Amino acid sequence: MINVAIKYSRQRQEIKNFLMTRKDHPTADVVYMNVRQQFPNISLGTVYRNLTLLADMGEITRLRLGDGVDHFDADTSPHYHFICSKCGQVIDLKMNNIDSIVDIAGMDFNGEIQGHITYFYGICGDCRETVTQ
Amino acid sequence: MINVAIKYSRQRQEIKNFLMTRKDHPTADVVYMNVRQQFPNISLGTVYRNLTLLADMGEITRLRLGDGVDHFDADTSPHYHFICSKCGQVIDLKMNNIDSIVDIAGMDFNGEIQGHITYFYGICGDCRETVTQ
DNA sequence: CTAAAATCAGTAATCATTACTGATTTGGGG
DNA sequence: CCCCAAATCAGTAATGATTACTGATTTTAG
Repeated sequence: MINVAIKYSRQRQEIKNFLMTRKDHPTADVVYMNVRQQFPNISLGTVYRNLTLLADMGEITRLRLGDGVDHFDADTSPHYHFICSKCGQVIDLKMNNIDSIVDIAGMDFNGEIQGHITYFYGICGDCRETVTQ
Repeated sequence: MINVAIKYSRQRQEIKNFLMTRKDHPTADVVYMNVRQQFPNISLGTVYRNLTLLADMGEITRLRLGDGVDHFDADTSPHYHFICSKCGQVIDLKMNNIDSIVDIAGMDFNGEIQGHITYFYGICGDCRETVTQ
């Protein structure tokens, strides 16, 4: 029997639990800081390894928003993100899917387009207030 | 007089010239390899510094496609890119702009959306042929 | 032609992430 | 309930892209 056992360690549980409590798409380092409150001896390598594992299993999503650090999201439903150019915070956008652009993109292309990555940037509400005042 | 002189060194000239001859969005390392044929003593740091300078001046575009390396494009006109999940090559897509999605994204958002980044992924024509055979 | 400022080559430092290693934990079978 | 092979861990070293520093060289306005 081919048994690719996945042993769900307490550390991995806690990492996923923590991610599920957050809507701000933390980085590996933020996850590490917080999970350490439950597991003081957890290693940053363990955090990275489990984030990668969870992402590969499809239980979380890895976000690459071009700011040099990976962000992670426990909400795996398809949705879009906004990243503030000033403070760097990542916010969910409430908008419908635009998968149709994949068809548009594929019209004059000889390869196979499987999907698209889209994110938006600008100044978030908090930072705009600060600037105005 | 406030004179923020920009001295256009031969190295910077050559880096931009090289980029203009290429349509495949090279990485800093590829630029380095090639420019070294004209300037054998050029330093990788010089390549990085000038690529960043040129991008800041708007003469080239820096592409962050989530593959862990920055790509550079001398074509600064707005257009979209496809990155092959198999071989990693980056290809220009011939499609119209979809800036209208910025309006859609901003409809239920209290910040200021200034733009969007979109790229497509899948299997390029070359790799698809290889698989089929 | 001169000199201040920009730029360079070379190298060291940074930073996020991944890989390695020997010890510990997990969970299915007995 | 216990055993043990496999998975996972903590700790640490390595990697790889990019940036920062430094003293020498190049550029260009005057």
